[in-house]
Amino acid sequence: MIESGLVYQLQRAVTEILETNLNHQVQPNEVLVNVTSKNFEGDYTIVIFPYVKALRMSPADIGERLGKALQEKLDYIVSFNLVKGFLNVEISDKEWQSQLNTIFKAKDTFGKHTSTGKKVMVEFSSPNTNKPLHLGHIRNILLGWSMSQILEEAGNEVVKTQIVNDRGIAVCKSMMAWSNYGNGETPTSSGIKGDHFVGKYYVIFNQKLKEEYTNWQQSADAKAVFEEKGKEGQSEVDFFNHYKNDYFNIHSTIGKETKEMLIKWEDNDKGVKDLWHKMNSWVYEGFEQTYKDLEVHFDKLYYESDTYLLGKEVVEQGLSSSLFYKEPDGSIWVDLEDVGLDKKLILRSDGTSVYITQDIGTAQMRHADFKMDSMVYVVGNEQDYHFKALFETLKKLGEPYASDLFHLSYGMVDLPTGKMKSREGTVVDADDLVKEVIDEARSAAKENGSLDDIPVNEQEEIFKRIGLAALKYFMIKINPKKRMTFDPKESVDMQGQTGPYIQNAYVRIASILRKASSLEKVDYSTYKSIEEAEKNLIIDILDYPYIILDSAKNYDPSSVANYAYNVAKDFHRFYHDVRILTAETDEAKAFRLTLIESVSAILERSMNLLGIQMPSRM
RNA sequence: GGCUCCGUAGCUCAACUGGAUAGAGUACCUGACUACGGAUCAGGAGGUUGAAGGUUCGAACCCUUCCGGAGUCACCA
Repeated sequence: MIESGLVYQLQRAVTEILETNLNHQVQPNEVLVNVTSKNFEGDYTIVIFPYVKALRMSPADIGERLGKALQEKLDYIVSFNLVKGFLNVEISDKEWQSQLNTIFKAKDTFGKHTSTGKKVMVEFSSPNTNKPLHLGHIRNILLGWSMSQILEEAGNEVVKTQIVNDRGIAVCKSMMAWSNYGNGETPTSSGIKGDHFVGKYYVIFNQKLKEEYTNWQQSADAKAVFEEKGKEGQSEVDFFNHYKNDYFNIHSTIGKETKEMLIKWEDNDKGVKDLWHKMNSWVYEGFEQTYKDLEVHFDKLYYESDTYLLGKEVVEQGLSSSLFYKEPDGSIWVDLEDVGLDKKLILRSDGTSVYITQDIGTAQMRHADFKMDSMVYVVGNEQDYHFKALFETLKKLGEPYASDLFHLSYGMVDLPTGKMKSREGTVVDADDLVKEVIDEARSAAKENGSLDDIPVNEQEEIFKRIGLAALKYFMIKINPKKRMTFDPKESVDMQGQTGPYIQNAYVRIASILRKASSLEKVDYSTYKSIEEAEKNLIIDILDYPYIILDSAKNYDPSSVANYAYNVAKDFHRFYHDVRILTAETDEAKAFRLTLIESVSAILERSMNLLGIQMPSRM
C-alpha cells in the first residue's frame, strides 16, 4: 500500500537520484519526507542534511541538484525551493486530483496493509472475579481493544484474549462473606448486577475483618506482638496499620477460615466448588454486560483455575538444561543477571508455583492452542519488572514466539482528588461511568433539540454512541505510558479535542451528502485551482497508512486518536472556507463531494479502530 | 539505596522518534455566516520544554550530574 503512495514515490526518486547522480546509497524509507511546515512554500519537504557529510557537499549544492533532478524525474513537481537544508517541493493540482481519484476508487481498501502473515495474541482486561470493573480496567480494555484493531489494520491476524483471575484468596473472601452473611440472597432476589453483588460481599468481608482486627488490638495477645515486633519508637497505631497482612495470616479467625476454604478448593471439595461456580457465574453475567456496554469482546478466554498449576514441566526442562538451579531449601531459581536483572524465583521450596511459573505455562498453552508469532500483554506499569523477567526467561527457554513479546505498559489512572483506593471508596465504577457519560450526551442533545424528530430508540442509540465516544476518546488520546488524571467533568466534554467533535465532522458530511442526493458524476479533472484546505485534506488521507503502521509499531493507539482529530479539524476549517453544495462550478462541487465522502470514510475507519461508532445524526 | 518510567502554556495533552519560528484543546478576552448543522470557525494573550553542563549543522528528544513525582525491588497476584 505504502509503495503506491505519493510520499514513497518521492522517497524512491530521491534514492535513485542519489545513487545514479551522486553515487550514494540509501533506503527509500530512510529518506526523510515531511509535510511542509506552513511557514514555507511547498507541499512536501525533503530533509537533505543527512547526506551532507557523506557527499562532502554543501546542503545548497545537494538541494539544487536534487531539486532539478526530481523535477525532471517526476512530472508532477511544478516547483521547488531551498531553505537551509530543506528542499520543499510543490505538487501539481492535476496530481492532487489524481490522488483523490485513487483514494476514492479504492474505497475501504485504501490504506489496507497487505497481510504480514503474522498472528498476534493480545491479552487485556484480565479482571479478578471478586469485584466489578473500575476505571483502571476501562483504560486497560480500551487500550487492548484499540491495539487489537490497529494491529489487524496493519495486516496481522489478531487473537483477543484475557486471563480471568477466578481463584485465590481474594475470591474466597467474597465466598466466605456470602456464606456467613448472605442468607441465601442472590443477584435476582436483590436486583443487583452479579459482579456488583459479589463485590458487595467482598466489601462486607473486609468490614468484618476490620472489626475483628480492631477488637483484637485490645487483647493481651496483641500487646505482646507489639512488644516483640514493634520498632524502637514506633507508635502502636502505626505498628498496627502495617501489621494488617500479618494479622490476617497469623491471628485472624475469619482469615483462618478463608485460608481453609482455599485449601478445600484446591482439594476439590464439592461444597466449596459448587459455591465457587455459583458465585463466579454471577460475576461473569455482570462482566458480560459491562463488556457489551463497552462494545468489546474476546476470541478466547483463559481461566486461572485452569492454568495456575501449569509451568511445572518447564521447571524440569530448565533444570536439566541447567538454565535454572536449585537452592538447598529446594526452591528453584533462574539467574537473569546476564541481562541486567536479578535472580528470580521460579518454584517455591514447598514445590508450589509462583506468578511467573504460571505465566510461562500459560504462554506455552497458548502457543499450543494458536501457534501465534507474537504476544502483547496489556498490563499496568507496576508490573514492568515482572514482564521483563518473564520475557527473558521465555527467551532463554527458546520459546518460538519469545523474540516478539511486548508488554503494553500503561500508567495508573488518578482522580483529581488523588489515587483511587478501594478501601476509601474512591473507586470509579465502570458501569456508573458508562451510564453517566450517556446521560450527559442525552442532556446535551435534548438541549439543542436536533434529534427530536426521530424515534426514541434511535435517539438512545445515538446518545450511547456520543457518550461512549466522549469517554473512549478521552482515555485513548493520551499516550499509554503516561499516568493520567481522570477528571469526570472533562471526560464528558463534547467540545474541542473530543470524540463528539470528530463525530460532528462525520455527521456534517453525512448531512451534506444526503442533500447532494446523488454524487453527480461530473468529471472534475478540469478543476484547476485546488484550495489549500482541500489539499490539506488529501494530504491527511494519504497519511493514514503511515499512521496505522506507526501506531502498530509503537503499540500506541493514541497516535490514531490524534490523527482522527487532525482530520476532523481540517475538515471543519475546510467547511468554513469553501462552499460545497453551492460551489462556484460543477467541477468544484463534484471534486468537493468526492473529497468529503473520502474524508468521512477515513474518519469512520480511524474511529472504529478505537472502538468508537459514528452516528449519522447527532 | 539499586533499577524503570514520567516532568512541555494556569490546567489536560501533541510534537512524524534528532529537523525549520515547540503545536492543539480547555479556561480567559475579542470577533464570524439571515446556515451545506454553532457539539463549528477565526484572532489575542499564555513557553528559558524541571535545572546545569555536553555531543551535533540542528536537542523537548541522545549523554552526564542534580531536583521533583510515581512504580518496583515478596517463597503475593
